[in-house]
Amino acid sequence: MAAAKDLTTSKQEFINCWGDMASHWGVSRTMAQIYALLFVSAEPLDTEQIMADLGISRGNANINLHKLLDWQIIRKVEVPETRRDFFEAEKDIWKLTERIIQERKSREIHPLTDSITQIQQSLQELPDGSTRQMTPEEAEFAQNLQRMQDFLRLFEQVSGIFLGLLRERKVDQLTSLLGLFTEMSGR
Amino acid sequence: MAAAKDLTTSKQEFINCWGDMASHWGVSRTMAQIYALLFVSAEPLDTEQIMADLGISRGNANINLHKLLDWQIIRKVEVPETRRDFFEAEKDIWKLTERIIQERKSREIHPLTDSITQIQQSLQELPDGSTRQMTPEEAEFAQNLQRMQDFLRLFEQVSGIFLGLLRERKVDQLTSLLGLFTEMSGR
DNA sequence: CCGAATTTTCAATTTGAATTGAAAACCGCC
DNA sequence: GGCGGTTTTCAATTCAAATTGAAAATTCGG
Repeated sequence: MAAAKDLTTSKQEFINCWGDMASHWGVSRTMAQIYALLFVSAEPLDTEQIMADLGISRGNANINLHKLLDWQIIRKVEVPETRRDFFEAEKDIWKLTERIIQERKSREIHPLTDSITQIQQSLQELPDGSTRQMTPEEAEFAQNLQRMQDFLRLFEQVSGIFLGLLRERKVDQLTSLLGLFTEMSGR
Repeated sequence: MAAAKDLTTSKQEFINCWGDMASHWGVSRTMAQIYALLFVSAEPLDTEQIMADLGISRGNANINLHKLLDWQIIRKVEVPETRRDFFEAEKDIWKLTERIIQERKSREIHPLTDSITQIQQSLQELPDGSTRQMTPEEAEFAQNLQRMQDFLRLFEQVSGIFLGLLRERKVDQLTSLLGLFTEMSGR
């Protein structure tokens, strides 16, 4: 909230807009703002600087810097002449995308498929391990669960391919393939 | 919170797991739970039923039912013999996906590109409309913004194609194209 | 037009997540 | 070992968003 002394208005706007968007995607505002701040900064910043620019507490800065490190979308950099930690953002948007997809897959998609698998099992097995009879309604539920699993598996496949292309820097190849897609879907 | 009288444990688990996931994606728990409840129900349910099964208040149920209607992932259905509204979920996961992508695009991606466009303009224009000189650092910032716009535009393109395929029920075509992708990326 | 059934609204409250700030731990260096 | 400088921790607090519940509005059959 507290205004940064030396950030231009444009940068401030960017930081805010990034923060707003984050809250719609279940990411804490501060985490997004720190990323945005580092993204718009030409030089790496230390904790003091970040606290001042964003008007946040030390604890808050520390926690969210760690989350961002965890996600591997910012990194620590050594700065001679000082003992402090400095941070810089991953500015390559393709790498950023890769990291975000990767993290969300392992944090949210995988637990989901795991839970569904477990529910599927408990639907068809008794606690002792023998199979049980489902009611027709349960059977329909089981079928819907399976459809969801199939979908998630396909998503896994798509994102795997996509990540592969990103990782190998085949972005231009990707875009040209998209052209192909466009052809084939007749648009 | 309050236990449903007649929901099986599996269904309860599913509803919870859906609710948990939602909170990681910036969607309210209740909204997701109502969707999940309708998804696992063979028959449409009325507000009373939903309140009872989920242990939530009338106001809460009402608001979230409307959000879901807004997203077009549930619908009202007429039930003879009664004046009440009954609701059923969109159970086709492909349509569900289409709706979610569509909604998130217009609610979150478009506002983001709009904001960035505006920031880009304010970077290069003076309030009176004449162009202004950027510092080298601003120029770099402007370049990064442009990269982000390009990315968002590509995302727009990809999701457009994807939605087109989904809408035309060309899911099998989609999966076979994915096979092609896999070939080409050599995995 | 009335009244029962149903839905909608909204000010007040609750809840859970984010944030603070100060104390504790850490870390290299003299 | 002890002393700045720095990071980490965590109980207490704040804050925004979700939720409640009762009152008001709506809708419809008679």
